[in-house]
Amino acid sequence: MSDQSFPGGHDCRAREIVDRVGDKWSLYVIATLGEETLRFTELKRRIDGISQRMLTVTLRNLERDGIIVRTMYPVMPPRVEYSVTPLGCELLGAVTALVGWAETRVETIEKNRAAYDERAAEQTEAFG
Amino acid sequence: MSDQSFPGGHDCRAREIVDRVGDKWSLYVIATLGEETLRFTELKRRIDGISQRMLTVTLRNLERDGIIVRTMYPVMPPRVEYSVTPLGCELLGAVTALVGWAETRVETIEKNRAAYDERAAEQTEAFG
DNA sequence: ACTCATGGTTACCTCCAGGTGCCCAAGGCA
DNA sequence: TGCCTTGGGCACCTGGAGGTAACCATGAGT
Repeated sequence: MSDQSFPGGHDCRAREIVDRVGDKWSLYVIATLGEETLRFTELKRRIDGISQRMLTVTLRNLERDGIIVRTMYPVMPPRVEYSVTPLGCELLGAVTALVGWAETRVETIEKNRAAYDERAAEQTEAFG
Repeated sequence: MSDQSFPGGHDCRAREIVDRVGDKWSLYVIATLGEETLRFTELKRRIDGISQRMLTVTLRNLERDGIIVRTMYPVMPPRVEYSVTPLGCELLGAVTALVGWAETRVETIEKNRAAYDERAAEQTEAFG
């Protein structure tokens, strides 16, 4: 798998970026930090539903990729700030385009799903 | 969660599209069908490593969303053709932009990861 | 002495995406 | 009679993503 070529001559390593963006919380973290630099607790407060652990894990992964940067001030209590790097800002831009398209089509897709489910139910009813 | 607003006023339902694209095989299926209409077995042959079940599952989901279309010919042995819809073509376009960006940055990200891991190893060595 | 806040870490558990393998219909063909 | 084909369905299993909760150091406030 690791050297599988993407159809059209694309590199499958690019899938890693889609995976990173596609996990449960990265998109929220990137988008939230894209607006302003924030501390850990404030970030947690803004992203409704995220657990402390998942925020830590997500931040670590994004930091490892160089998408966000972590700044620690050696004071007590600890003060840690997170912000997007230029690389992360680029990613945010690319993702925003995808999300923007998705928003314009989300209703179409939901109608498609409903229609599909209805057809499936009819099939089951007729032959089930 | 279902009514969580996306930072910046975005709708979290858009996450569903990212999830669809972010799963393991959808991207390959869309990209492969984006090149030409294909039958089930030929599609399976082109996407290296996919299992029969996962191809079926992925195709069903994409069909349900209206991203691909399934055409069945009632002959024996069965003949079924899959192709992308205009909606799927749009999605492919949006995703291609993201993948394109990812490809130009994949080496940067890998260097970032290596540097991060090295720093982490030094920390462990010094204090572990 | 006790409590609170920050920014975590760790152990533990659950759930499901994804993988494997067997079964199926129906006709052709030897 | 038995085996090949296509396009699946179904049962079962595992690994890992993600959730829960407890613990931690340190200093400041009272």
